[in-house]
Amino acid sequence: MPELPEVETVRRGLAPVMEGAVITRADVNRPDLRWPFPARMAERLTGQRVERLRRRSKYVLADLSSGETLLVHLGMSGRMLISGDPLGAFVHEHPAAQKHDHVVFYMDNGARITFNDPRRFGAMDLIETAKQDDHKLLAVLGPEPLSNDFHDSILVEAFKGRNTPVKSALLDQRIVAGLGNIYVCETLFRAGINPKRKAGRIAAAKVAGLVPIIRDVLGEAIEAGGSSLRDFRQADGELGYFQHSFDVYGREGAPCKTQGCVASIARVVQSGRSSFYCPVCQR
DNA sequence: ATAGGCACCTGGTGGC
DNA sequence: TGCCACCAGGTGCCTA
Repeated sequence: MPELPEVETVRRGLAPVMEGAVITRADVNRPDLRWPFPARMAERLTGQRVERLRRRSKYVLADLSSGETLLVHLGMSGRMLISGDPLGAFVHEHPAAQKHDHVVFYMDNGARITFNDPRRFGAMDLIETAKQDDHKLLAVLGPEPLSNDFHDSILVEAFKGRNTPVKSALLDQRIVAGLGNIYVCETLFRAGINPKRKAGRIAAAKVAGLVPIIRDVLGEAIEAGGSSLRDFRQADGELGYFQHSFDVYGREGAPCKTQGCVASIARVVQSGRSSFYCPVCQR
C-alpha cells in the first residue's frame, strides 16, 4: 500500500505534532508486527524528545534525544491516526481503541498518534542513530529517487545485463528505493515501456529517460498527498491515504488516456503482482 | 550473483 | 445470510 509518496505524506503530517515534542507514554499492545518489537521498546521511547522526523525510502525515521532512532514501516495496511489538540488548527477527539491499534504514542503536547495495521506486515525497530547505515533493512537500499544520488548512469548500470522484467527491476529496492506496484505501473506508462520488457534489453537512452519520469511521478503524488493533508486533518486525522488519480493502475479494461489511442488498459500478473499497462502505447 | 516463488496476515468484494 | 475464492499499495528469505 504505502509507497514513497504516501510515506512522505505521513511524515509531513506527523512532523508538526511530533518534532520537538516528548513521548510521555507508549502503549505497545502486542509483542510483534512482522518481527518482534525491539526489547523494552516502550521504555526506550518514554521520555524521549523527537528531534527530527525523516524518511528513507518507505521508512519513517524518528531521531530521539536518546541517540536512538525509531524506524517505522507501514507494510501494506499500516495507518497513522493523529488525535488530540496539539495545534490550534485541528482538533480530533481521541477515538475509542480500534481493532489492530498496535502501538499508541502519547506526546507532551497533547497529541496521540495511533499506529493501526490489520495485516501486520509493518515493522518497528530502534537503532543507534549513528549506526543507522548498518541497519539490515536500510543498508540494502538503493538510491533515494528524489535525491542527487539517483541519476542516469546509476540506473543504466543497474539495468545492464539484467534478465528480469523492467517491472521487477524497478520494484527492486536495491536498484532504486521507494517505488511500489502503483508508481512502477505509472512510470512505465509514461515512459512507453511494456512492463514485460527485459531490463537489460532496453536502450540506455530509454533507461536514462526513466529517471526524470520517476521523479515526476513521485513528486506529483507527494504534492497530491500534501494538498490532501489539510483535508484529512480536519476530517479524521488519518494520514497516509489520499485520493489520487492514476493513468493505468487499477484501470483494467478502461480506455487508455493517451490522446488518440483507442486501446484499453490491460492487466498481467508478474511475479504474483498485477501490472497495468497499455498494450499499444507501451512497447 | 541472479531470478523466481513463497511466506507472513487480515479484510473487502463479488459470485454462487 | 453463508461460504468461498480471489484480490490488495511490501519485502525478506529460501531455493535452484
